[in-house]
Amino acid sequence: MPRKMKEDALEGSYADKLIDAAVDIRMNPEAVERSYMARQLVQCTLPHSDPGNLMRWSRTNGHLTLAIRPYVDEHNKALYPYGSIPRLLLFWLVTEATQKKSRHIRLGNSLDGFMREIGLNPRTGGGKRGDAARLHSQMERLFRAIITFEDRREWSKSYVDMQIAPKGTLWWDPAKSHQDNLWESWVELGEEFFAAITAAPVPIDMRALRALKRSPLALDLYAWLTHTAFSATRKRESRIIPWEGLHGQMGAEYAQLRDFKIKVNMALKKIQLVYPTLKLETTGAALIVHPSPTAIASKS
DNA sequence: TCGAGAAAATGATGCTCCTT
DNA sequence: AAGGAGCATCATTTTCTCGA
Repeated sequence: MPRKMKEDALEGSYADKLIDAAVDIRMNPEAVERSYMARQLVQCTLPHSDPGNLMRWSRTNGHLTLAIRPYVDEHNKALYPYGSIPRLLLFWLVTEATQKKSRHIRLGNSLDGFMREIGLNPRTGGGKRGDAARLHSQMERLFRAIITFEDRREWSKSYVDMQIAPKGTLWWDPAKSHQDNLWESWVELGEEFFAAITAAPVPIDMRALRALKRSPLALDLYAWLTHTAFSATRKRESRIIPWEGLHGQMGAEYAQLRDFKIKVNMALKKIQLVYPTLKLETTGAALIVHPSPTAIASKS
């Protein structure tokens, strides 16, 4: 095998898994593993990597701003949720809240099972870099962060400050992680957060998430595209999104807009594999989303 | 600005060793 | 002996830098 084409996003061993998922999604569209994401969280997204010791982190999309005040530990260190794990957690939380219609969320019967449900791999070893350790840390970072949605208009500003899960019990005894019933972890979603996420959930396919979970950017884009394509279809007109807007909304850490464009284009190739009906077009100035059949058939 | 590419960070994998 | 935690290492993604 010649080792060329590093620039081709669809080369390499990771591509095999992506293609497996793509084939499954094309061949078995009815086997959709329905999951949901909240509209506000689709329009503004979490950090990709650790923002460090900042007081506040934010992203803006037009008049809508998502700001995060991190959970601060006993050493005054700011702990932000970042990367793909909190995204997977959010997809799962929104799905549970939407389906069970309850603020009280049980995190499955065992740690192993829970990890599998949100799309992680419990057999990924221990250590600092294993999924279990990272999940533990990101759960606390996510649940205890203060999230603010701000809607700023010319003469008004409406806002809601909320903690995702102000109450909860998280069991973390690795020795008992595989035993059912001994793992009684639960969280109670904040009233405002629950209201926000269940008001307008966007349906997505969990299989696609698992295939894209290496890249926070691809996860964000997938959820956003699903929502945008749906809205384009409903209004029967294409949505044109300038790169600048998309950049502020989901990639503000990319210091260079051009870096962002390149990465988005690579991510789009992957997303089109797992979302075959999506109709897109890119130009030098903008990304154009045409009305497309949704990835997920509507329930009703 | 643009392209190339290195560096740093995150994510995945597979092995060893320890506990049970 | 089985299974999981810890570790080393590899792969991919994200961020930064440099020179035209």
